[in-house]
Amino acid sequence: MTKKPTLANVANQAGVSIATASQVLRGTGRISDTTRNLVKAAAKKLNYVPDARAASMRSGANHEIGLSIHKIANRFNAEIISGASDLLEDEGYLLSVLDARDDVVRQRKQLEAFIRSSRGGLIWVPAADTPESTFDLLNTHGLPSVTFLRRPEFGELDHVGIENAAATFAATNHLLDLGHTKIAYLGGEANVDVRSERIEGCRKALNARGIDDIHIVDCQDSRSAGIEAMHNLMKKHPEVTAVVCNGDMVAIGASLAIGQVGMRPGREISVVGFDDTPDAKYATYPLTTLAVSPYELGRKLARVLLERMNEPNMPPSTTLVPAKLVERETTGAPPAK
Amino acid sequence: MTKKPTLANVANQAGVSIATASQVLRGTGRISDTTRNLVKAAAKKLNYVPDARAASMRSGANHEIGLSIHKIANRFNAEIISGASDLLEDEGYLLSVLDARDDVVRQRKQLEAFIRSSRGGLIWVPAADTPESTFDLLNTHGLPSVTFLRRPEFGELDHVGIENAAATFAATNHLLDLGHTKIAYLGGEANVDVRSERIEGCRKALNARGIDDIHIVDCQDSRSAGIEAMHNLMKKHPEVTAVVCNGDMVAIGASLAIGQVGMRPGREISVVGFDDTPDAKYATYPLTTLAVSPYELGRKLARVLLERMNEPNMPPSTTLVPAKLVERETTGAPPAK
DNA sequence: TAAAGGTGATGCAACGTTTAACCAAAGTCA
DNA sequence: TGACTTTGGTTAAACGTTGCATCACCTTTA
Repeated sequence: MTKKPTLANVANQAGVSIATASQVLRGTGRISDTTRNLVKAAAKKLNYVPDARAASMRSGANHEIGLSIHKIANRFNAEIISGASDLLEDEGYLLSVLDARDDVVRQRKQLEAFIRSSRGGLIWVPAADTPESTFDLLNTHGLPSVTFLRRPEFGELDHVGIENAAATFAATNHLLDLGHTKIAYLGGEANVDVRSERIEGCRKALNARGIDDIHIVDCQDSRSAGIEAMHNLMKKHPEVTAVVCNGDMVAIGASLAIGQVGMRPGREISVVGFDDTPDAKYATYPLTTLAVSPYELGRKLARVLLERMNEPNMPPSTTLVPAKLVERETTGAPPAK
Repeated sequence: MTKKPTLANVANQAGVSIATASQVLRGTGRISDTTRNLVKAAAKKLNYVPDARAASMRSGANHEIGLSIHKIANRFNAEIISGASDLLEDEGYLLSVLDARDDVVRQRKQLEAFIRSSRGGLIWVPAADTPESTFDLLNTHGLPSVTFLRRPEFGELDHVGIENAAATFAATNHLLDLGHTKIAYLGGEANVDVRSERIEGCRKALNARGIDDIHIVDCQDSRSAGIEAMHNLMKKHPEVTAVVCNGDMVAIGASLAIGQVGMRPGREISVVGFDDTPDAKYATYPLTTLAVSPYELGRKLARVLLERMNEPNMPPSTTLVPAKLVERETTGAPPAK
């Protein structure tokens, strides 16, 4: 529990000026081998670690990147974080993560904290119903930032997302090809555009076959919420034979609910998930789902942010990564009438 | 993309000195109502956010707390983080999270980054085989820190953990009471003392009944690793009728493996997990497991850290929270011989 | 009327870096 | 020899806060 050693201490110990010590440690300027060694030895001896706050204030650069995400306890999101973190680390940055738990005011506080500490850049997924003022905040302070998954409603920010509509379009066609006509969309919250895009994909596929009927059910992204929502759906709309879900957890929950009433997913009722989390494969009923590589998504995110940091005045870009259908056991032909 | 507004700008706008602006915004000193309002208006108008780096350098306090954990994609850990984060937030702190992915050198870098930015405090679970030098680092820089889950091998740090031995002792007794005698321990890595303590608990229970035979199998904390390890175990030691697992994921994997060879967990072979993650309840075979409240664990962690920050010279403390057995369907009497 | 006390605001140094500007000494070259 | 470059290093000014010491002014009181 000593006091933190400072650059002045190192310089003192080595018998040189502070500036010289700084140059040695940063590898800049012209320094003779002898003094270089002197300083390095002193630094090691004192266990010197530079103060990032001071360095970043003076230099104007900050090698810490902030990330605020709506949910941390989720394999998919965790993989995204790993991908982004790995790439950023290679470039000498550090990614620190905040769990917004889909709470607008919590996230607002988090973003303010990032601004206060002048993070080098920001990666975030806007919580549902994020007000315009939050986007303004970011613009006012000129912090390079990239959103992902949920497209920002206001402001001009870089964005990385998933080809949502194309994915659910494919999934719905798969169901139509199998012979389903009564299809429901399960999960997600109103006003989240990821979900709107996905529903749009379903609609487009249905319309192309002359169907314009689709039931939409809100529910949270968890297994238990999925179970409950599916039970309700089966009670109120027994005619539905296939559901497209907003996420794997909901889909797994829905499958379980189907099982609980003595039917089997993929036989009486088909289920499609989204994300292909590791859970999907090992669920009680192995899940047909839309797979995207979260790790690669994370890396892309990091790359977009770094570009933005290098080139603050580029026009905002939008990058979409594809999702592809992987068929497992929860989809099949509907029962013959 | 403007330039970040500074306190000087606010003072200027309000027509007062920098010192006055600072006092108003921090609520210190004696200020007349008129100037107070003037300054506040100016701050709001400019969208002013103070620079935490400068503030923290000058004041010596830092309201950002760092957390480094071996795995983020895990409901149990995520709940711990939520608990700690909530309590710290109430006290005006912010918790930023780093995923160490159980890599000693990655974690070392992360801790150094925390030191560089002089975080107000540190919560971390040491990666397996953390060398003494890492603990030294923390001591040299006098950063208040608390470890959890894995007890530090060196150094004198506060610690919050689980009553591991008592928990597995109870679980093993449960299995013994059901009539099992050939018991294996599945999961975890050597040199992680959480695991050693848990194995010790099993041993103690076995020894008390005159048994000193227990198979120990290493494997990572994931479903797929659990599946593989269990298949191997059944092949090499078909006499085993019960396994105690190092975590729920391994236990769920083990249950699946048992199912895959045509047996049923809780009938031919019993399985006990650890943690009681939400998955445990909804697994294909609802899991008997040892439950601890991760959210409460997180809160306790935060409290311990705050105490340490207030009272840097207290002797290091150790706090243990209990785990209790919840019986579901994966345990039962062994098949009659 | 002079000393004392209260109020509200300000000036200045400091926190630990980085970096541009500068400089002394030594080497190079015509 | 004198001018010019190179080498190796130092000085000092920032970066945006905070908090101590100070001060001008006004009111009270002996």
